[in-house]
Amino acid sequence: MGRESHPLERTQEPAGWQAQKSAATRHRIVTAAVRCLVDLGYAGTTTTAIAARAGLSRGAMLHHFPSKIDVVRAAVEHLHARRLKAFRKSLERTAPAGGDRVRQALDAYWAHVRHPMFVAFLELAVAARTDRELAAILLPARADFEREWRRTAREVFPEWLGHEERFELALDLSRHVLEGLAAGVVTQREPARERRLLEYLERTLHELVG
Amino acid sequence: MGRESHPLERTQEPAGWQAQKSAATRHRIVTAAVRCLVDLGYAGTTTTAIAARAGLSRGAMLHHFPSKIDVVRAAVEHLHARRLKAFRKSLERTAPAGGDRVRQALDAYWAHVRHPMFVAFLELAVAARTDRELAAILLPARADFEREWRRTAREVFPEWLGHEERFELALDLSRHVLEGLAAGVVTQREPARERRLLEYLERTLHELVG
DNA sequence: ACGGTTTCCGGCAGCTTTGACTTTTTTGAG
DNA sequence: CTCAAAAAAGTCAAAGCTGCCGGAAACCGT
Repeated sequence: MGRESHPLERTQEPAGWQAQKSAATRHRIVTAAVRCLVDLGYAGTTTTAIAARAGLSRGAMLHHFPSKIDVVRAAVEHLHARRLKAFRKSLERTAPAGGDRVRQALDAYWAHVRHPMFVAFLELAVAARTDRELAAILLPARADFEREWRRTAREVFPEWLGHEERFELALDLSRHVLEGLAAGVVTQREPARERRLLEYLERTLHELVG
Repeated sequence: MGRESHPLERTQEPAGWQAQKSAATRHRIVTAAVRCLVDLGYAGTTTTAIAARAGLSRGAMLHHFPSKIDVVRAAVEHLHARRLKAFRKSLERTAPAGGDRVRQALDAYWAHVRHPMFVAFLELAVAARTDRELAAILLPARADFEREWRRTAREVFPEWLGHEERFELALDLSRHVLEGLAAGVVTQREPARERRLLEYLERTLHELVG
């Protein structure tokens, strides 16, 4: 490849091409796994399907991740990291505007739970109920997300610091309504009713503030 | 067979012991399938596992249900029929007392979503997202349940007939909060927070009534 | 340019599940 | 009692998934 003739240009690269390529491949595999969860469900997320979506042979994949559970573990961590980052970003983007922060936070989480990543998380959460190994991986990641989520919420709404109980209540209420709505476990997409419920939730939260 | 020689006398009886036994066996298989859903998840609900829980050989089971999907179909119908019946019964039992009907209805549905049957339903609902055949079976059953559920709610709260919009809102809010809480997709069993949210929901519903 | 390492590929054995088959036991009518 | 049908059980091949191995190709330091 003739890489050695340009010794200075690698200052940015993380320890040479090989390691970089390896990291890129691992990333391809992990994102492919998440896509599998969304498209095929946890049961349909086989090593074959993941490798195919990653554009790799199965053998190559098992070189980077010796076992299927290793891929799942990496996917869970990647998923939660991205989930948290995406939520934070969308929240920080709207918060400093100084407008209706309740509405903005609500919209941010509403957008979040409608993202494919949340679908992937749902698949994992349901599968983990009857899969101890997966549960052992998912529970810590979930606890982290929960903690960080609350911390972020407290940062955005510092004025609720004195009303701990009402704040918790507002958080729980919002999460269950939004996530239940997004999960679509109940209703099958009736925009009118969705809107009505979301608007009501917003009003209720405003009342809880006052 | 030979049943055609007595066309009139078998109106009540299930056509002799054989047919009765057959029906009992089918029932054993169906309930075993539901138990499998709860214990092993949809992916783990194999014909082998069902047959084992039903105390039958796999061959015998495939005599009653030629294919796995037939068992699933029967299980879905059985599950929704029982789900609806159980909810109606618990609701009717408390309604005529004349006490706090909101509280009673809330308790009834809260008990309902904590029943193993709801877990089985969750497994089916999630699996149906990526399984067209299952979705084709589950969607009609779900629509039926939804319709009947609302009809029953209207019967119990006739005074809300004039406030259609607020009534729908109250129903949607209750369902998402209770089902979200029961699904445990979010929080992992914190009784204190659960109680707080439930009590708040009750107060909110009372406000919606007035 | 060369040897060792890393990455990638194809194939293999073992296991599970499914659906179809054949055989045995039970049941009910003549 | 005999016999045909239903119920139950056991057997089988095909398909899919997992994990592992040997070998090919690309890469890096020397």
